[in-house]
Amino acid sequence: MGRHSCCYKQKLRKGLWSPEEDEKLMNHITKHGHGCWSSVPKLAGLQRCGKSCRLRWINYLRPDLKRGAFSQDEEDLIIELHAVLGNRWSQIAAQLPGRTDNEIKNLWNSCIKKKLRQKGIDPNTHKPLAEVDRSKATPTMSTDRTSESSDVDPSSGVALHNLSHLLSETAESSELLPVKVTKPRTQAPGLTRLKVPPKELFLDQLTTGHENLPSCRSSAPIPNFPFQQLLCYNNDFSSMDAGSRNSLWYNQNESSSSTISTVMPPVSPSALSTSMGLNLPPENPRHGGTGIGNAPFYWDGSNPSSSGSTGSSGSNSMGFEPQSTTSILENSVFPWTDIGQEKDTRVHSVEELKWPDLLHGTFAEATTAMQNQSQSLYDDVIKAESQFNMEGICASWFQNQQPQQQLQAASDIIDLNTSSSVKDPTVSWKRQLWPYEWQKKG
DNA sequence: AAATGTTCCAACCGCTTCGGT
DNA sequence: TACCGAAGCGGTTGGAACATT
Repeated sequence: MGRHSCCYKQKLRKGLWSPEEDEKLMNHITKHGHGCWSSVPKLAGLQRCGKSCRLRWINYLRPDLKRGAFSQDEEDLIIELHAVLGNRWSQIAAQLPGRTDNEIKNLWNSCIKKKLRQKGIDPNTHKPLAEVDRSKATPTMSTDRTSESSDVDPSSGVALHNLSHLLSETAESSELLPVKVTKPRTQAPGLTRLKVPPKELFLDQLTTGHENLPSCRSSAPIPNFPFQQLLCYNNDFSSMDAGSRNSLWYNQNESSSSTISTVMPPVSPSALSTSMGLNLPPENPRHGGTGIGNAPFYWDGSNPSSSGSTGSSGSNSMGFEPQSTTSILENSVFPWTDIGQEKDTRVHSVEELKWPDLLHGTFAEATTAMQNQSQSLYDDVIKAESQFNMEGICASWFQNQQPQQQLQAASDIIDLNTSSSVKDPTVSWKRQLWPYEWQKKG
């Protein structure tokens, strides 16, 4: 292999994207979809290779991206997911709606790794550093791809247990393991360079039909992560209030109140990998064997069968019977009943809300109190920046899309066993309410 | 104020996987 | 089943922004 074939062509631009390029790409994809990425640059009038266009779209221009600093909940979730998934950034990103794998990878490498080390935790193995040092002194056979592999240690169950202990301990007595508080930049990244999209662009996209909305495999809604209370970093998990516990979990699908989860019994690592579509061979020393079984797992199958929106059987792919809805609710398993909305309004600062957030909050949830709140918060922004009324268009489109969205969400979950990415190319745009440009350079 | 060091992130590169033929 | 092109993924890097001296 080598360079992508299109990159051999001369006169292809590299490096940072200009606003003009972004606009061209955005306009093109909004109107025509991306189709074959290799043909996008030509059709859009860009001197870029298709691969570059794809990356730009996925990591930057995609309307459903959430920008701004990661919340603590998001960081916690990333750590938990990394403990299970290792450096499978795309799979981790799939559990954090609006975040890209690249973004998460960067966060991990630049920030989270450091924090974990400062807490005495090895970010690669999620074990205490002392323990890792000891094991290095007495090396064992390993089939890790690299010595610096960040993949999960084979004994991740033990590791998680230890990490859980450490984290809960340090949370209470941080002076024992002082954590240097990294100075935040004067403004959150992504905020300093915000540029309001040109009105022409909005108008153009507003008046463009969405029947040809582009697809993006990696941005397709991913089935909700099948674990609820996946890894209990706090030993005393039950002491957490429902809000904080569930705050890590929020629904990707706006219509999720109809989605019923299933609490699953502890399972084996092999079952885990199978169900998650991780393609982890049971003998894989990084994931299989003795590890995860040591940790208490509870499943949130996000089983569409009980949602009423599909006609599938009452048990999930693992053959477990779902708990009753009542018991689940009583156990506060649902993160997205009310908590999600509360969280949204709490977590998002005004500055952090982007067009997609704004539109979701303003138009998509038309009957909620949150809508009123968001509306009042961002009315000024809308009026000042766009100077025209988007509400009707977006609302009507959302109404058109929502039923499909629900069904798709359900079928996506069914597909959980088969793949980490959803193949239906139409899915992603069902979630995308607004073509926009969120240009950081400005 | 300038020089230097550090951090962060967008984008690139190369490999793997997927899907069509 | 093999081949090939496209897409996806994760590691790495260049450089802008920021912090420190």
